[in-house]
Amino acid sequence: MTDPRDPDFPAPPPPAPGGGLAARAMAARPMPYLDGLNPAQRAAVEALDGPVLMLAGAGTGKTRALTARIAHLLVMGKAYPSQILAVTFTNKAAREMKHRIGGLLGETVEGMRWLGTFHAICVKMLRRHAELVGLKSNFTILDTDDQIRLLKQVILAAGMDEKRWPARQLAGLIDGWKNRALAPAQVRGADAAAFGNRGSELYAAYQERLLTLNAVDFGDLLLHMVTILRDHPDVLAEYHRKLRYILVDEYQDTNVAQYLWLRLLAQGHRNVCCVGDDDQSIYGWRGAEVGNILRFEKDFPGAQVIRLEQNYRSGPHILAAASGLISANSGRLGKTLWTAETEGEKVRLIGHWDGDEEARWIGDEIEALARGDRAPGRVGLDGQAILVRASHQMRAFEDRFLTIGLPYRVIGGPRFYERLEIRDAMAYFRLAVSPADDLAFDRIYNTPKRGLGEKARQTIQHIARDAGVSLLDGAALAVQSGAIKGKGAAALRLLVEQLARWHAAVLSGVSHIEIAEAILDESSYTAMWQADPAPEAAGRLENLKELIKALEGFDNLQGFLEHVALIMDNETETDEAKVSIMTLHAAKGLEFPVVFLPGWEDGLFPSQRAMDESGLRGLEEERRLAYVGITRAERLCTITFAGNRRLYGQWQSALPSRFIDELPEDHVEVLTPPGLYGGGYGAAGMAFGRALGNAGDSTLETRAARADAYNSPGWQRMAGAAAKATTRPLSTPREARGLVIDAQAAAAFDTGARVFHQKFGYGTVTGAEGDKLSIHFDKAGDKHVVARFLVAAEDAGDVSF
DNA sequence: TCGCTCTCTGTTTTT
DNA sequence: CAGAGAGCGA
Repeated sequence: MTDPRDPDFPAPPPPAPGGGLAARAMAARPMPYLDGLNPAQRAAVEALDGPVLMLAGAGTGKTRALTARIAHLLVMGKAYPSQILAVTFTNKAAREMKHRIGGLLGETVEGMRWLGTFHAICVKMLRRHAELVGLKSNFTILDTDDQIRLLKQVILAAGMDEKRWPARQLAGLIDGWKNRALAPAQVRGADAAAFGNRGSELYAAYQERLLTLNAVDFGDLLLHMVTILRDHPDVLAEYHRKLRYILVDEYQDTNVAQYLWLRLLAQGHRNVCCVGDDDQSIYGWRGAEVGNILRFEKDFPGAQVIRLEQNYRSGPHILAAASGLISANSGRLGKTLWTAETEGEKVRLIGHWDGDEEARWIGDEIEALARGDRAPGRVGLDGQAILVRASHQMRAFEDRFLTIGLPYRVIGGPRFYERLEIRDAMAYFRLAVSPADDLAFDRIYNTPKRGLGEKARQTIQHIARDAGVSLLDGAALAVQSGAIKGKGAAALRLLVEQLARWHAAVLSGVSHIEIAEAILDESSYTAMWQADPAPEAAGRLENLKELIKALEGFDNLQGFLEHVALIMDNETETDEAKVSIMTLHAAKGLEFPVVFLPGWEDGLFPSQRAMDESGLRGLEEERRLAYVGITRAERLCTITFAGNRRLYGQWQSALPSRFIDELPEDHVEVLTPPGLYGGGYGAAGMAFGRALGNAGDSTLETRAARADAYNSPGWQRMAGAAAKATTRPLSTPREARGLVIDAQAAAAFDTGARVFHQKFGYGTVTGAEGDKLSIHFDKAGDKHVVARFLVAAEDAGDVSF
């Protein structure tokens, strides 16, 4: 690290502050990036020295200010590119930043080698100091899948039943501890009691295994670096000297480990600029601490706090609706977003009978907007997005859009590098690069099928452990010694030989693309999928081709594997205009002219589970999520809810989200669908009062019902409970009410009665079973329907369906 | 060892 | 309901 030619720190010593170089730089270089900045943005760009907290509301030009600030640092001669540490959470954000700095300066900035995600930067650092935590610098990075497999082994080795003690749960605990920068010995209190009192013991065993494998998981990247910086002042001092300016994006999302890491690095020169928005903190459930941003001023006394409050994205009603909603949260740093825009659409609100109808209506609206038949004017499919709370909500839209032929794209679905075939192929590549990668060997030794089962696996493992060698070497020994016999032995011998050959090829510098192709071909992996008659096999072969194509962007397999371990995004090819469907979480940082926010029902959004597990804190995070959703919209935002939804195969009814009541009325336009609010639908119908426009009279009942929902156990448990309700006393008021309504409703119809159903139309009652009625519908045929969803046919007239 | 059937369990997700 | 994983029979 002291080598002046160190590629990580290529710059000559820093320029004299304020002196000749800076002056010359200023004279010589224009600062076009300052043009058009508003006063707050400009202040944020120019306050280069000392701690700065930039509170940047949604759509206030945060990225612009951040990138301009970096450009300014460079132009002012404050630092060379290599002396700026700029941290983001996602690779996408890092890429965008790099790209935009280049744009501002009119040249590509090559030297910014400390611009990247927390994880990518930590990898780079950790490779330099790996030995300080007992690793070698070529350690491998395990993804979640590897992590789970390893934990399973650890649990098994501890003599625990992996069924009762699922590895996933332990992974969650360990991740949580690592997020909080806790080493096994520091796990205390309730945490220590977790996992049958053996949580920290297993955590320790897992860490042990990781070191033996020369591997780290994602959490370790931060944890190890915090340990190193904390325990080795010389290393820390080096970074203090070299990294003169620190910038952090999305500061509200940092967890404790990231916070400690930053604080250690920043405490030298205190030139740290954190950018964030406490109102957009939506990752508390995975360890983010809003507290980090809330106490910035305490951590860095004398910090300048700069608020970016002018919003350039959304129309005035959208902004006002979002602001009104978020004002229900407590403990905010407080910002007042405003916009120069005066014209714009109100936020639209509409309720639907069920999830299918919601999907149908949104599909129609999207088409209408694409035709130009709606208020803000024509908006193409690319400009429209549906943001859902939970991914299972996507299904209704996909089904609907497939039937009407509306092109859509799901963002954040199964990622390319997480696919089975890609992971298999990657395991082969990993073994070719590092023959001692036991996890990779474990994955592919019998893929494609080589006639090696559990028994062979154990044999290899024992031999390897006894000899103290890798699984691959153990396999070689097993074949030699005849410990594995029969057709499996021949196949295993071949595999061992092949891997040796591929490894030699890697070492001798054969083109990595050739090697990769040879591996997939000679291992018969490709052949395996070619022979597979399953419909998805073709797609998998396509993916493998794409994998090979992706290799072209790299110099060698090592570089590629390194990249993939940290970068799990899939840039989807996009030529055709499509509607985007994604979760609210995935939408953070994006914007669309038109946004649909479906599923605003209590229990779904806000999520019952978030409230059960985290109480008021959980509710507030849900509210921030709602805020993020609304503020994604530029011109039109539509919120919808459904009275009934199918969840795990069962119909559930729900109340409209409490967030709906929190929207300021003046900025909301209620679209009342014909016929839905005739009343008499029980719980769902009652709470639609607000949407009907008769606010006030229903609020008491609505509030009481909400209180039930808030206090009741989790909604999925309730699904089960409702199913068993006939044999068990009713426990929750909500559950009881639903059944009472059903029972009353069922009793209200006699056999032969004419009824009307929102979806199936007119029909005749043919029988009753408990709370359900058998109906012969004139058009839809025979169905079993919960009585509450029916209206007597003669009443249907008033309701104008 | 393979493949079928049964049982269970279902937010949000980046790296 | 639907996907994953375990368990059992061939």
